[in-house]
Amino acid sequence: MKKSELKDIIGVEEYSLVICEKPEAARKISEALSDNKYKTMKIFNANVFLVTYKKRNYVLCSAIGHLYTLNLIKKRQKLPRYDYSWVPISKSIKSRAKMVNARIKVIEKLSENASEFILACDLDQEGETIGYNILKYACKEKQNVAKRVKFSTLMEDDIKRAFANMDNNININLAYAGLTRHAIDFLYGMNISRALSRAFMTSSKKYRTLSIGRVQGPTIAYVVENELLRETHVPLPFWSINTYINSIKNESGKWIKIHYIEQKILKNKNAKTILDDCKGEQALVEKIEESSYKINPPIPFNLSGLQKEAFRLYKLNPYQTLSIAEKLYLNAFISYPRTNSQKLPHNLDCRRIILELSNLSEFSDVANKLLKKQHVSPTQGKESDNAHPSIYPTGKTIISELTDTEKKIFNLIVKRFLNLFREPSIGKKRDIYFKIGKYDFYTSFKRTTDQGWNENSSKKEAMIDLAVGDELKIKRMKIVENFEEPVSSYNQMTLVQKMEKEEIGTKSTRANIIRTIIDRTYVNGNELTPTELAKALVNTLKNYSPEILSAEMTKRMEENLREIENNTITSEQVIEKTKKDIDSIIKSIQENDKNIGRVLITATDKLNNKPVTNKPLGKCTICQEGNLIITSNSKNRALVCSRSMKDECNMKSPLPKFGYIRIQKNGCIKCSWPKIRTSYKGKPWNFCSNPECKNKERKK
DNA sequence: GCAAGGTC
Repeated sequence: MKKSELKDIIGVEEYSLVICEKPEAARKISEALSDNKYKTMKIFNANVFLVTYKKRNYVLCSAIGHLYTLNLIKKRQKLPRYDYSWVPISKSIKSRAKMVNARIKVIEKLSENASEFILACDLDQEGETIGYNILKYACKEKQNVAKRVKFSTLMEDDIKRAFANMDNNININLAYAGLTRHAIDFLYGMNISRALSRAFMTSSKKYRTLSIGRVQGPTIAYVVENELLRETHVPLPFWSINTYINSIKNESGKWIKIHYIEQKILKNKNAKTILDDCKGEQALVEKIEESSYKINPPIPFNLSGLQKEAFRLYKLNPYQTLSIAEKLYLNAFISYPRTNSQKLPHNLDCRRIILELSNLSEFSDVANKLLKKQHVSPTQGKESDNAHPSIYPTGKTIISELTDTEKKIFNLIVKRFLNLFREPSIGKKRDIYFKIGKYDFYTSFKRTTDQGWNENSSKKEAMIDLAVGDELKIKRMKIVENFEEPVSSYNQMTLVQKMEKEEIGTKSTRANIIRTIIDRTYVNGNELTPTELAKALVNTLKNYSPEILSAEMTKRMEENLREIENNTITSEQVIEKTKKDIDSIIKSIQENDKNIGRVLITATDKLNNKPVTNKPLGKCTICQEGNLIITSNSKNRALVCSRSMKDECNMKSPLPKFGYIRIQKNGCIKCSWPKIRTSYKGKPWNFCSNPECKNKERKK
């Protein structure tokens, strides 16, 4: 294409080039600036928009997320490798090549004639980075002259305000922070993943992709740690008192269940005493408290809110929900779904959307009721997001093209949206306190008086009419034995929530990263239990690169990035430090590659077999009767004799936090406590479990 | 090949 041809297509001599992060944003900005009177042009199969706003010409083009990625420069063998550069994504991902190349070519062409450059990507670190790379590579070094428009929703007012008050520069330090984040993840991920794969290869002569990274690491570790808790769970017993009394005085009315104030009684003896003491007694009504309660409507969906609800109601995993939400967004049913925000834009025309939604038969009643209100105002949540508002329906209601599952998600979003404007659910509560002998019991009743938004609010439950001083017959009282349950395995939803809580990954990547670790056979599909490979990997990395298994790495990195953003440290300084860390990790992995390889291969051999069940560690070498078991909490673990629970044996010993534990056949020759065999930094290590034993060489 | 982060 020649310059003159491009000029013909665009039709104006002078223009500012506006660079957006995604096609939808370019269109929305064009609409907002031009009162919908913009011109659409197709260049290399990509949409470009021309608008005239306040007598200036703007040509709007868009990326499709990142157009550039990091790449190793040459094929070389030796690790570590630090020779990276930014290249068009097409070079590393073939399937996206055409689309990305087309976008880059369009921007290159348009930048040749542009008199001004304006960055309009999302208002966050990645947005600034995406824009920086486009300005630097596609626009040929315009990152220092480009201007920046800042808006946090794609509403007309916000966009116009942003164009009236644009910054004279992009936030270059924020872009540097973003570039550094990419570099750190790339260098850590590539080098350590490769080092592990090679260690595997030295022992097996077969290639196997082993991966690890700043987010994968802790995520795998959470699954492994959780499983360790489950495997070493000791189901301690506890007791509760199951009590029913008559519901009316001196008559044979319905039975009601009442609760002893202690839900869990830790000693059977105590439960028995209570039962004995209560024999022959009556339940005396001691106190009645009445109160009313209010349940406010729910808050707007952000992505994780939607994922949680879709999982709860339909067992859709977060990845499925995100995929469906993306499709709904691309077909204009809903707003942008990859958002943290729980707030609707303040100037959203909610009434119009409600009116459109009233066309849906399922929601017409609720919508029509809302439309009768004088004004509608939604609830708002706490979370916010600079780049996007919460998820809401756009008002498009032609749902015949949607599959059943897509309809479910769409309906969930519509229902939530409408509920935001409805009245709270109100009810009454009555708490009744009893004395049986000297023991305290209670029960409570709820009754909804105005269900408001909450159609599922508890149906009218009978409020038992009792008065203080009433005495009621005990109909049944017995002791029930229960056992402490182990923690649950993660599923895809709870693992996403764990990642969210620990602040690793992002709304757009968490569900994907879980898929990656499933693909790598680190964790099993539905109930996310770790495979032997994951356990071996985590144990290995604990020795050689513990930081990559911990969310602390992300925290420290983000502190560094903030410093880059504030210009108190340079990107180069941070990357130099990263390289030093990687140097020593790679060195120690290489020095122990045979050991590491052997451990990983042994683990992969077990992948197709049934996982080894918690086999007994052997008889206690002190009392010769109990079994040795490992107990643990989230911080420590210990070797104990099963009889120590009943104080019949005093074998209790702290264990090293990590590593596979084996017990030697014979006890210590000095003190006869069990001897433990484990490995420390890849080397076998034997020691006596007795903390007091003089014949020991314990390590910290 | 390997990461994590955007987006179609």
